[in-house]
Amino acid sequence: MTMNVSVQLNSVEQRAPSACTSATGCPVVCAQCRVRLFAVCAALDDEEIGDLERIAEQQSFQAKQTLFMSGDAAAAVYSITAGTVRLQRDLSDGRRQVIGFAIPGDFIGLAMEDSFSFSADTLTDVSVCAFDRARFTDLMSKRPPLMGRLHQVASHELGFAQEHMVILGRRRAEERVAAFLIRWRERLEKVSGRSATIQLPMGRQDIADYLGLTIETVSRIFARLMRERILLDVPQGVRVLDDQRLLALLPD
Amino acid sequence: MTMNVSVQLNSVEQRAPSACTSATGCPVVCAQCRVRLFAVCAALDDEEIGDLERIAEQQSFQAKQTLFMSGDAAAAVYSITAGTVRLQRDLSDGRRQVIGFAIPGDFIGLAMEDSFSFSADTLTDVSVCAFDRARFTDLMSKRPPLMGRLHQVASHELGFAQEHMVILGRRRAEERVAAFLIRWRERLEKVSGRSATIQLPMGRQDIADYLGLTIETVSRIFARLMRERILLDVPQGVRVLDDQRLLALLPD
DNA sequence: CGGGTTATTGATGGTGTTCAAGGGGTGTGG
DNA sequence: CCACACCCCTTGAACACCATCAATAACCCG
Repeated sequence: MTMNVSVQLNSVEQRAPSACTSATGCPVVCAQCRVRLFAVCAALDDEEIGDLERIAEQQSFQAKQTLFMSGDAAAAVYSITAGTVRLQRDLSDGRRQVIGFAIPGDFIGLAMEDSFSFSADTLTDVSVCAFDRARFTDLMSKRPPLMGRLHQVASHELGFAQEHMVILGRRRAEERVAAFLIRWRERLEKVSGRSATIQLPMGRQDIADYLGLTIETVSRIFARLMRERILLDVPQGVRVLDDQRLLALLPD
Repeated sequence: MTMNVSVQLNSVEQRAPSACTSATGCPVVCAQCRVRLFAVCAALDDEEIGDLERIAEQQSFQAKQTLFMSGDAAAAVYSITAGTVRLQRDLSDGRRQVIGFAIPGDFIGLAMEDSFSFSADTLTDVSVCAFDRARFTDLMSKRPPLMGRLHQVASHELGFAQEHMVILGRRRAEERVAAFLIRWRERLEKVSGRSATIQLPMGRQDIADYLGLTIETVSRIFARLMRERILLDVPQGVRVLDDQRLLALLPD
């Protein structure tokens, strides 16, 4: 793991002479944000963006850090600008369900009461826009378009969650892995554009806990897909060799 | 099945002399609606309710009818005022995932694009407030509190969906059934108040498809819970004999 | 090179599925 | 009123998929 506190891929270029070099707490310049066009801030006018900018705080995290734990008071909500965050719920006996992986453009804190019902950990170095929750809620009520946009995002997430229920409830192991790869690739495309190789910042265990399987089952299925020349093992991910057969694994 | 087109438990008492006796298309009087206090209309002021009322249309359905099918153009959204609706996604090979059961106060059409991604069928006789989607969307943008309320509902649904992911992904069969009973009871309480007996308008197959199990497994687990005097079989549902042991089945 | 973590692969086993048969309720028609 | 069909549910037996257990391999930094 690299040890420099790199503010990689951030939405902020230090314009003010008072450069902020700490890992957290930098001011935000939305105009230059790379997720501006598809994050929660999309489709907001300059005035609204200005309001958001004023309560936003740029924060950076290294890989394998914790944004918050289940049960923590929900003091802030987050818009991811770089990296991947794993959201999970833990049962008391050690079982774990990964609720999702948040990537640039994603918003964390939609389904939140006063405290978080899941934990969030970084899989890679991560940059976020953090918003004080009280102020964000306040702004939402004053700025209907922001509310509207957030509702859009929440509705989309709900649909995504429902599709995942089908995967968890009614699909076999191989279908789950195929569905994961296809859906993950679709999401990456929105951030980085189409690519034959699928970056996988999460480990096998994370995929297993996301799909309701064991790490061994996931590993075996990856191995089979590679043996059958559907996938090719590449560093930090997989390359899709045969799109047709990958999609064919997933009846709908 | 009773054959009279009964407008049972509706939010509308016919005040106007022009009584509407058809099964669908009656005007709406929200002031007398029994779900007024917890449905999407909750926490709206009289003016907003008036707006809603104007675009609402009371509709009634008998049991085992279809509100809409997956793929249908999403012409309307619905607020349930009586009865139970089953939401499901069907795979091409016959597998089925029940996404949820909608009861009075619930809103259908949150996670919707231009077409529905799931089907909705009535399990009992059902009454709904139907809203033309275009008009509803329009009203939402004009009435921020309505938008806010809808976002509240969507957020809550998202949290509920995430919890269901844990159930589907990481819980054993008995835990799933226990979780279903506990969560279903909680929801019924908000409508009808606390009761030792849990009404179950859905069949075993529906529960199985909701929990990602087979009907046989669900049946066996119900049988076991009754043999162990945790549940008692009653018509149209179950009675909880031992709350403690039911809750103890569900580690968290 | 060495220690720890993560992934792979094989052997065995269990939970839940599948297949099969029968029970119980309800509505219908003789 | 009973016979019958139909649907849903229940129960038993065999099986399959995936989990578990175990050992080894690959990897990554130290």
